Parts: sequence; structure tokens; C-alpha cells
Amino acid sequence: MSAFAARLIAWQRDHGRHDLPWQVADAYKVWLSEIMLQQTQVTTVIDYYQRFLQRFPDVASLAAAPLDDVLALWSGLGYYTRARNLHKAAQKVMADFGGAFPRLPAEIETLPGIGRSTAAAIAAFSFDTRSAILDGNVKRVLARWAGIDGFPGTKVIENKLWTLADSLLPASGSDMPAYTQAQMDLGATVCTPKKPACPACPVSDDCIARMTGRQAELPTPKPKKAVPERSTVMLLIRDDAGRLLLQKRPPTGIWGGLWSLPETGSTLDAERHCANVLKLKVQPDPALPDFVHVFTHFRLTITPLPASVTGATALADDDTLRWFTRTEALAAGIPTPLRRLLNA
DNA sequence: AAGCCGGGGTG
DNA sequence: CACCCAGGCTT
Repeated sequence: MSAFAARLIAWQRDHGRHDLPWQVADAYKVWLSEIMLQQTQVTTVIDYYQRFLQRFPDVASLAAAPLDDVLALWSGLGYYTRARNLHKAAQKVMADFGGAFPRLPAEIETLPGIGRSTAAAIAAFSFDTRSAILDGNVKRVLARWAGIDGFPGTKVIENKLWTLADSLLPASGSDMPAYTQAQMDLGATVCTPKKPACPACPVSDDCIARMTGRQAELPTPKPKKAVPERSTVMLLIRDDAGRLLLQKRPPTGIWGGLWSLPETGSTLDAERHCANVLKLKVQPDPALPDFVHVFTHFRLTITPLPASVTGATALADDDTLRWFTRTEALAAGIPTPLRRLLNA
């Protein structure tokens, strides 16, 4: 086995994390954790993971559940396509694999929401398979250790990193859980983005970045771009019982499949929108202040516009438009800015 | 190959 | 604020 792998495995035994709730040889639990951990930090995931596992203890219960229940447990975690794909994949495991999670990385990767790295992680942790992962931690560790220049988001650099990752695997499959965990732990606790703790690193003595003093320059950062500004008006429409009107968002796009407030382009549109689109006659209520919600790729200024229906509620509930009590709304799959509004 | 998709932890 | 996180899918 490579000296690199041996040193990481030894380091993991003494200094790695061993008490994370998903560190079990159970493909369902490993899978769930890997999906939740995509672009999401460990501390954020733990509570969601425990709640999700309690409600859906196995792949069969997840497959049988309504999507809305899955989204409700995902509410606040972000990247909601992950929840939709998780649900879809559970149904595929039941239908195409007889309820037994597939063992081969190539099979695992056919499930929606699982790419090369996640398939490899599931196979390594659950089935001792020799397959390399390449997540943000590994990209940083390898780019520094091997002195690989260039933004890892580009195909050329990513291919280099995959080839290197493949070449460094331990010889024995039985070492794969420890080795895979070691890379993640090293990236998360020692080879950190800022101020890496090189003296604590098991591979610092032949690390190119360390030897050349380039830890702060590697990996090459993503090229900067201006963040676009957008704005929207969210209608806080209440009926005479104080219930709130929510609208289910389209399955794709921002907050896909979540229940959110009806929106209009401007406050001037609001009354017309209520009458023509929502079929409601409303009167304005006291205004609320604008607030900003920040995404990775744009900033959204939200103007909440409170209003009340006048007279009887002509609107019938349907699949995309429904009245919620505050409690019901907080229990549903709703985006974070709405949760913030309801808790304000 | 580049853009899209959330929210929060951290310095 | 700015950066980045156990990435994958779509175009």
C-alpha cells in the first residue's frame, strides 16, 4: 500500500472522528448521511439526520412515504433536489433491487442524486470497496500534497485529481472505511481551508504545498464573479380564521416542491395578482420591512406584503394552493425565509 | 464546460 | 462580509 494511505489510516486511528452517528456498516444510513452531507457541514447535518432516521428507519419506509413528508423533514437543509432524488432512489431500490441496496459503485451510481464520489463513499463504508472519493476535503488535501495548480472546478484539474486519488488507494478493501474517513477528517480538522495545522498532518513531510510554502494558494480558488441582485414581493394573505395562503412551488428551480408564499413582481401587481390569479379579493394590512436572503449565486430582497381576504373565502384548496395555520406551515416543507417570517 | 441549486459555520 | 462545505444535475 502507498505510504500516503498507510500514514492516513494510522492517523485516523489515533486522531480521526469515530463517534459520528452514520459510522456504521449500513448502506441505508451511510447513503442518507452522504446525501445530507453534500455541500453541507457535519454540525448542520446531525440533527436532520437523527430526525430523518427516526421517521424513516429503512429504505422501505422512505420509499412508501409521500414526498411532502420527506420535504418537510428536509426543510431548512437546502438543495431540495437532494430530498426529491433520495425519495426517488428509495423507490428504485425497492423496485429494481428488491429492497437491497446495490453493492457495486456502478450500480449505486445509477440511483438519482448519487454521482461518482458519493457512490464510492457508500461502497467504501458499507462494502469495503476500493473506490476513490473526491469531495471538497480530498480535493484540497490532494491539491496541496501533490502541488496541483488550477481551480478544481474545471474538468482538466478534476481529472488530474481523480487519477491521483485512484493511485493512492490502500491495497486491501478492509482498509477502505478507515482510509476514506481519514481523508474527510484530515480535510475537516487539519488540512483546513485557512490556517492548516501542518505540524499535525501525517503527510506534511512530503507535501508540496508545505515544502514550497504555498498552503494559502492551493487549491487555486474559484474565479470571483459579481453576485446578481434580485427582488420579489411575497404575499402574506390571511383568511378570516387567520390562516395563511401557501402555494406549492414548481418541482424544479429554487425551493422546488416546497410550500411558499405566493409572489408577484412588484407591489403594484399585488391586488391584480390576487384577483386574477388567486381569485381572491383582499385588503392591505400594516406593512412589514423588507429583508435580504442570501443565496450562493444571488441576493434576494424580499418585500413581505400582508393582506386579508375580504368577505367569504371563495378559494378552494387544491394541490398547489392551500390555507395553512401557522403551526401547519411550520411543520411543512417551507423555505427558510418563510420560516423566519413566521417566527418573527 | 459552465451554471444552477440553500443554508449555515467560521474567521 | 467572504469563503466553503462528505456534489450532482442540467444545459
